[in-house]
Amino acid sequence: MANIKDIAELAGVSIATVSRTLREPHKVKPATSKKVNEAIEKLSYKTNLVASSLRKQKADAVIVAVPDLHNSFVAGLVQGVENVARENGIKVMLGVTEGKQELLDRHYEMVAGKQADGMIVLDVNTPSAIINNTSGKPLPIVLTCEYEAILLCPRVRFDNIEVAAEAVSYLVSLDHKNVAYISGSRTLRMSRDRQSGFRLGLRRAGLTVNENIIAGGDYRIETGVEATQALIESGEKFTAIVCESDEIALGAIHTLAEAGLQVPEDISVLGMDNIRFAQYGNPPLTTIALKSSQVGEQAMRLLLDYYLDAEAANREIILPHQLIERKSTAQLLSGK
Amino acid sequence: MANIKDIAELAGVSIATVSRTLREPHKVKPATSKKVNEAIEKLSYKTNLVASSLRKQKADAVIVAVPDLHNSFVAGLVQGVENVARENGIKVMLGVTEGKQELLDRHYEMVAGKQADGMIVLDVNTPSAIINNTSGKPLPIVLTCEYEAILLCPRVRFDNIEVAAEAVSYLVSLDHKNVAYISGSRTLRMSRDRQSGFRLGLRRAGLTVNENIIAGGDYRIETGVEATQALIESGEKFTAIVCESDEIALGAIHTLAEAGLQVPEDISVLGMDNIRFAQYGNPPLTTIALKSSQVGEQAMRLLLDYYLDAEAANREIILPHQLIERKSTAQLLSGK
DNA sequence: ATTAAAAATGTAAACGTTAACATTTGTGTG
DNA sequence: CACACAAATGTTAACGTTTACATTTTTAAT
Repeated sequence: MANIKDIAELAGVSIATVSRTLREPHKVKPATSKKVNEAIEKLSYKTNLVASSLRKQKADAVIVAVPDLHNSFVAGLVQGVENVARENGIKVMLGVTEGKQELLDRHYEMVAGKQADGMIVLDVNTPSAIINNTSGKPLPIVLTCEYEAILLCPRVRFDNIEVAAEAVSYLVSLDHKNVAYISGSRTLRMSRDRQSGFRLGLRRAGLTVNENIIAGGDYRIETGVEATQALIESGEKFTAIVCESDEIALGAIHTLAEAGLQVPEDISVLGMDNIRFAQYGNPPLTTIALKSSQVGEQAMRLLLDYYLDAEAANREIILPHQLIERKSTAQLLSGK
Repeated sequence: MANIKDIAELAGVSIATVSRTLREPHKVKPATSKKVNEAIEKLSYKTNLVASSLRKQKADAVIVAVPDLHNSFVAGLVQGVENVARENGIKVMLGVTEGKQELLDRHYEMVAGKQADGMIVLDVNTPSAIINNTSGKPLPIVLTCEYEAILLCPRVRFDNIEVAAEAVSYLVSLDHKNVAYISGSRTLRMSRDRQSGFRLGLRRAGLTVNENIIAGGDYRIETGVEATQALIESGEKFTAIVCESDEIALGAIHTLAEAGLQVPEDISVLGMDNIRFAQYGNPPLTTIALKSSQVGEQAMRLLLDYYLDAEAANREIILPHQLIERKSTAQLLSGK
């Protein structure tokens, strides 16, 4: 593989000139530029980015740490990061954590090891580096969705309390009074906030909370299936279900159908996320749209800000959400 | 940030000993090892991976190039690559191509630039580097799903012809004689092969092909919706639809339901991929399982083989597929 | 033609490792 | 207690860039 020295030799110039031709073309005479480019072409030279990184002390790469890619919310976020990264000539490395602290920390070593300039995290855990950070300066890490207020670092998330409260408020506007809830992973701050929002929404409407119709597990469709099963078996009365994800909601609808319950005639189901499948559900799913790609995009922008001014980037961005009415929710028939 | 020199100084040894303590611990006396590790701990030293890469001429990273991440087949493949990569201490970089040749080639520069040791591709296009490769030696690139027989490079894919032929054969066994087909992107070799398989399956059963009930576009659910609409409007007779992806199938079922057609009573629908949502469809989707994570895993293994013996890795792996019977297909009622 | 300033190019150090090779220290044997 | 040999450690040259600084060439003004 040809290196910069080979090009310099063939073009009859110094390596500095070759480097300049590539990085600061305006500083080199057109005639020289031409010679150099011909040599580059001839030897099909490609800059060794590793050497470049080492010298520049900058990798032009970020790592995005996520528990897995099966979830389309997660995939969307990664895609969002990639979009903005690419626009800015930055490469994206993928770090799968499986929800394990150890793997998350291992991924951070890439930024400690200068292989990446920063990290974007969507995970249950918080990198130890942030927790042990005594420098007083924020690290180049952006936390998404999950957050602890005390943490010194840029973050982007949704207003989870309001998201769930609005879900309830919408169902209440359809006269529902007995609203069940299926949460995602309760270990997540995000999930706890949504539960708070759920209770808040109920109280805002002057309704009491029936703890027996609050179920949950994680965000997968299987959870929707199992939790709904449990809900039905509980014998408690409920006419609507708020689900913390569309996957859960889809699982719920599936199980209700198997139990001979009609959605939305018998039970209204409301999801969150607005995944691509939501609108093609049977029935099409009413949901609160949470664009995960936007989270990724904003997180990446925040990281870009960080390089310009670490302090200025140390802030929280709260993204908008939006209720999308489809066919899985309906006015409660009187008498129910 | 502390470097190896700082550690050497603090521990009172040479930098070589520090490096050895990290890479070849058995070669250093326990007492020395202890001193070094204490120094590392104290200064919270982390190896600069960029410098390490430069010196070793190895990045311990691969890049996986895909059109996007919205598709769960694609996400599964990436996840598969990551699994095997992580087991082997290799990092994964993400390259989104948007189906553009230029972006694909740009991503290849990472391996040309030594920032990645190899590339795994799932895309419409083939990297120019492979096409222009006159070296006679295969490059560290693994092509997945798409393939051209002439190409000199490792590849992993499904037996697409057989996949579609079996889909047809299964429907024929349920007495269907008028089978429609909704393809994905016809620009893909994979899609063309599946179409061939579809025709082959029909001919094997002694049936003729009705070109008027072959539709398609891409692999998204929207295609299923639109193509099914067109199929219905065509007025042609068909009692079953073979879809090139589960997303298409889900879209088809959705549209059939809207048109008042029952699945599977009126029309049988068969998908491909076996995505997570398939079994929770309404009705649960009969499909041919194509595990994309396996494709990713095998592709990564092939790349690992490449480093051991480039020639030996230059082969094609064909992964198994499996028909999964659920509720979206049924015996054709006599008289239809 | 001379000269000052600007433009273009060159020289060489630095980025932080790894590993080949050289040297020192330790161990066991006759 | 030499001696051979093994084990442990040290020295130093890469790896391929970028960039501060030094030097040369060009340009324009007198």
